Amino acid sequence: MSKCEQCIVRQLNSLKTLTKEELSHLTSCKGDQIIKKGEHIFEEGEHLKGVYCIKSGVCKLVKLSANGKDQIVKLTTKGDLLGERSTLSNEPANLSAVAVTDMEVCFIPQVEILNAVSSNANFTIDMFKSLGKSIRQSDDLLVNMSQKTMKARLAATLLMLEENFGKESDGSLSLVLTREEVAGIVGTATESVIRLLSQFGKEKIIKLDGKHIIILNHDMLRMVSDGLD
Amino acid sequence: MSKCEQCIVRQLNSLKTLTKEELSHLTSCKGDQIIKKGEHIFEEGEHLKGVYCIKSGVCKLVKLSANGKDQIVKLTTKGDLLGERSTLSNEPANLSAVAVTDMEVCFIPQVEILNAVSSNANFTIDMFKSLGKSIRQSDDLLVNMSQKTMKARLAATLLMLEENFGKESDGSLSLVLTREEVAGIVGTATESVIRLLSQFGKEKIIKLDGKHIIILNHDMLRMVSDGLD
DNA sequence: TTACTACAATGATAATTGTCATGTTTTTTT
DNA sequence: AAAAAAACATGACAATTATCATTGTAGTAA
Repeated sequence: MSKCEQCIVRQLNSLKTLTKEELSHLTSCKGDQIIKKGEHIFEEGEHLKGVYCIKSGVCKLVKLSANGKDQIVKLTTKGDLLGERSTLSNEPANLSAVAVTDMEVCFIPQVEILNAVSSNANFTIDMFKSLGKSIRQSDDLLVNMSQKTMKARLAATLLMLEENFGKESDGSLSLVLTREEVAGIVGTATESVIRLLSQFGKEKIIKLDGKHIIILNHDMLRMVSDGLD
Repeated sequence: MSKCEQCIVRQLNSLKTLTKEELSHLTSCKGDQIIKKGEHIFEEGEHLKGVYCIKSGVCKLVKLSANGKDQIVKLTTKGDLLGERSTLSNEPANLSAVAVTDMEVCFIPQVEILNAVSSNANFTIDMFKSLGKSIRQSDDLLVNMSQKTMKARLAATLLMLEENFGKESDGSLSLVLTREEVAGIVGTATESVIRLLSQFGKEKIIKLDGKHIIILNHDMLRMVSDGLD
């Protein structure tokens, strides 16, 4: 069982505000878990008993829409906390969390979070900031999804994937998603994603090598993302 | 200057958790404002100096998208607090707040909110719940906007307007919006809204009387909203 | 009243996107 | 390695939505 005091991941989230004493206590009550690609961490409607701190891997937060398709609302990775909202407001999960790659996570019981809130003002403030960031991101994404064409949304998604998850030495996006998953982010049919990616490929904006995508012309992709093409 | 202790609006938001002492202090430092229809309360990017508690009227929270169109992210009304996120996380406003009708609001300085957070655990918990609700609503809206057709989005919007703002004695939606504003909620062109509303009218799902809209067939509208028509 | 302005409505047309069908390639399983 | 399953790709067509142009209508100011 790894020690929280020595965990660098915590520097990336609100847990960085905890004192040495709080951290050593946390070490004794947290739980480590390995989640395999495709497995659920929790499901929409489930009552969470705490938060999950992601040590490695990528997770998608999805919601089933009325038409039966999965919408990917958010992608989270190393350092992110899952279930903050549910744990702090004591409400059931609104989204399902599914591993996109194999993951290592630490589970932190709700009572520990609530104790930290009541005894550590810095933690509370950081939680406000964290929830605030979620709201801002959701609102921004909402505007993009509402106003942009599918082509612009896809372009924005590709840029986001490179920005948030980086690229390999050959320049290809590190996070490899299926076309169906990309469609789940963009909110369109899988065929439309395939067609638009091919189109970007023909226009030399990206290079397609199987599932690997290399962004060739970032400026052009940004133009497309802003509807200026 | 009205007294917070006697204000029933505060029961509708986190201010309900404040003690008598905190309330009487709040009375002395809050500011009352009248905002005329069309006026801005604050604008995107502005640094807010506190939160606004809506005593009456309706406000739209909008964001200008890359294509130059205004997206209405949220409508708020009596009892809602504006600027919570910015005030708690000390960041600039992400959205502009514009009065849709004449409004009465109370301004509460940031320091009062931060003091309440540090001294009143109930207030903190309620703020977490309030921010949590915002996140949930944004995520739900995102799924709807991403996955639904314009027709379904418009149907959902009409149902939301009746649900959140009620109807007049003749059954028409109490909140009267221009077609352009509705388009700003749905995220489409004004002409598309006009056309779809006419279509709903021909199908006897709604009745159009100038700017007044009466929902005739709620079940059908819900079907349309779920894409089951 | 008249003129002006904002809002609403509709047609015509082009562009976008969804759906269904079909075939290929890649990956996984046996 | 063979078989099965999943993912990718493309064509054809229908449906949806955007855009531009024009006209009508209601409210407001001169």
